[in-house]
Amino acid sequence: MINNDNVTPLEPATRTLADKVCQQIVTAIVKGELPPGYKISEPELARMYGISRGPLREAIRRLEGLRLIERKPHIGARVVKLSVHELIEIYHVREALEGMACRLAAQNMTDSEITALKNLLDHHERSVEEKEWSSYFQKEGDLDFHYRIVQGSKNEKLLELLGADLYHLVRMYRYQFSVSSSRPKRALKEHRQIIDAIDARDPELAEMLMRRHISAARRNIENKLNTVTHLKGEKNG
Amino acid sequence: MINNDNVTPLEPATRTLADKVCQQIVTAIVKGELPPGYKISEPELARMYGISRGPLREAIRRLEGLRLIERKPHIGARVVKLSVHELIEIYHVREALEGMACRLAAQNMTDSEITALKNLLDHHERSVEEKEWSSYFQKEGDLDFHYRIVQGSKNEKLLELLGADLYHLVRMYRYQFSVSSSRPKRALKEHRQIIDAIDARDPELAEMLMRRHISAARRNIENKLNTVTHLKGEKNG
DNA sequence: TACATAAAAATTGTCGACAATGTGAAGGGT
DNA sequence: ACCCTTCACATTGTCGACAATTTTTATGTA
Repeated sequence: MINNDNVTPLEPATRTLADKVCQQIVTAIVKGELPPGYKISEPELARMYGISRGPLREAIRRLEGLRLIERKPHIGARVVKLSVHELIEIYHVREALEGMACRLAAQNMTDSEITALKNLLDHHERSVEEKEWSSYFQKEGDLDFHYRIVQGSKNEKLLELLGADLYHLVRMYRYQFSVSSSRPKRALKEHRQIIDAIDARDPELAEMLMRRHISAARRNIENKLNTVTHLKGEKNG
Repeated sequence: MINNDNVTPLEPATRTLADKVCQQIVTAIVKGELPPGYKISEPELARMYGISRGPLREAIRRLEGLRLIERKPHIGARVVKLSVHELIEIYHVREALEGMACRLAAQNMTDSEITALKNLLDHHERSVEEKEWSSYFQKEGDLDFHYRIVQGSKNEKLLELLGADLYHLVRMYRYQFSVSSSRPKRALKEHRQIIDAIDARDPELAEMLMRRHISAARRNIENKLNTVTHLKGEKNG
């Protein structure tokens, strides 16, 4: 089906303990099992995953690089705390990077990749009608589309930055806040426009549409935020 | 009363061995003391820096996140090998990220920051005439300008991605290939245009000028590359 | 000589123990 | 009661040793 987990190409068997535990912790953090702000106790985590502190500390250093945890020397590591302000920042970064990815995809994506992506959108459209929507699309399906375009850019650095560094955080936000695109039909329509521009090999248009698509999502969040803060008064976290 | 300005630089005393060695290795890699492709021997490096393998391995995991080394389980870590193709990719990423940074800087940079940046350009201009040029400007001064604009964007994520992940690689390329902007006066003029657009609080123009500035540098490299490969014939590494 | 196999050496991965630092509670002084 | 000092505890940081895996070397055969 759509389950392409080519994100991590290394087989579990050949991987090291630190690598495996690292990925497990990533998943745990993204799904909220390790809640934001949670103090990471090395003895506790080591016991929990059945390893010693050595590999665990290596994993922590890797997680620090992924910006999923923050570490202070001699004090400890905590799961990053989510703020809407940070989410807005990430959307600005995504607008820039995915805009460029879309431009490059219009130049470098193969015809078969474009066809496959169109089929994916057809599948999404059917999912809407069959009400599988909210559980799947909002959490993973949307990122599926974006991820494939980044792949289509054929730019490894873009793929690394977006795939490894940013999408984990985006997924984390969605799981925790249930961010809910809240404009699913509109989003799907915009996705179609984007793939059409790529199909037409029009880099400028493709980039512009992707940037509008992402900045619209950002403004959507900003508006919600403004409404909330207006009602509640300013709340500082 | 306690006015500790622990803004960026953590005191060496309070930092951990892995952190210190990590930064040392970053410098060593950037300056080419650890050459590209160099096989990182844990016992050797540990002896060299006078630490045991534990902290060193943590540092290696961090370096892996910075994409300055590549690691294969049970085989070892090597300093990343530089390819012009990768450099081109990085320039595409920089065009996207720094374009956005410039747009945001036009909105968020303070007047005093703008004044300071203008003074920096004046200093650069004098450096040209005094021939301090090639040693300083090409290596660090140019990045100084770009870094300040990213700071002016007031977007922490942009600062992290560019400052921590990409600029190390860019500096690495400059040290190794002596990339030499090869169009210093032109670059300085473009820098002035950019800061003027920021001063005029014109986000669209600021972004466009920054993107043109970076894509011009990229095309400059691409042309050199094409010339070389034409002369030498295609060489695969 | 060339090649496959197997032992040996070196390197990476993992673990438990010890040292250094931070945290919190108990106790004494004002 | 409040605050400061001191001491014990818990956590993080570091180290050396052992296990697992890879690379090199040595050896025998076609």
